[in-house]
Amino acid sequence: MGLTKTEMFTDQQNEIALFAKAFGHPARVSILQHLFKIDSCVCGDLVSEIGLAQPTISQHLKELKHLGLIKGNIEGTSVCYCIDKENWAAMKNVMSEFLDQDLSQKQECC
Amino acid sequence: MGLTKTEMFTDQQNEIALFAKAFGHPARVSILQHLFKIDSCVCGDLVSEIGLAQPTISQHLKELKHLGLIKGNIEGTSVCYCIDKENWAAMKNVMSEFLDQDLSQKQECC
DNA sequence: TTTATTAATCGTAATATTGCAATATAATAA
DNA sequence: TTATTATATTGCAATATTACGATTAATAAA
Repeated sequence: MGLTKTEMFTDQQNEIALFAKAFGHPARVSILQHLFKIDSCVCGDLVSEIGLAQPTISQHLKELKHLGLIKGNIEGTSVCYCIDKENWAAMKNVMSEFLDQDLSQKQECC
Repeated sequence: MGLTKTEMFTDQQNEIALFAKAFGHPARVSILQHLFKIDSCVCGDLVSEIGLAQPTISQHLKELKHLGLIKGNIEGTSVCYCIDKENWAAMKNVMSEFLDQDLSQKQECC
């Protein structure tokens, strides 16, 4: 089917999955790392930096923007994309709660 | 195309994406949370707990096992699945390095 | 206005993922 | 041996994702 049955999961579970899905492609990981590294960017830089076609990068950027992890300001003919640090921090809180489950001490069972 | 061009990314970027992809479905998030919660489990419990069909759960478990995040021991006719805590900790290190990029202080650009 | 330049959108092909019915496999019980 | 129980595998349909050429839109420069 390819259709995720979101209604049978909690909002938290769906939110974790949405963020994780965004990081589930190396191009988006690379884009985010690059944005953090130079702390400002235009789409063209990313195209030459990463090696995918311009429409592909644009599509990945759109997804990240839709999730709120990045924001873009138009500067002339180019667009200055950067990390939305506030939303990034909020995302980290959501993901940490999931990733740090192992910190509540329990026995190993098998 | 639907084909990720992994060869143009670093091993680290691909590894982050692989883990993230595993968390990119609420059923797998739910399965992992459940395994942490009861610290032991058989597949049947998960089927009734989550509400997806048995083959679907089995498939999700297979993916998580393949990634090394869980392990399964056969106990009679059932299988005891549980978190592989060592590999979970290793995964967290990989993910944290990515998620904590914002901790290196920089200016907001736009 | 015309001509770059840059990024977004559209359309589409190829591949991946999700979900489940049907079936197979494996271990145990009767 | 023959059920029974529990999980895995197979096969397939439906949907999602990825990638990119072609085009469009918007601004800047000439």
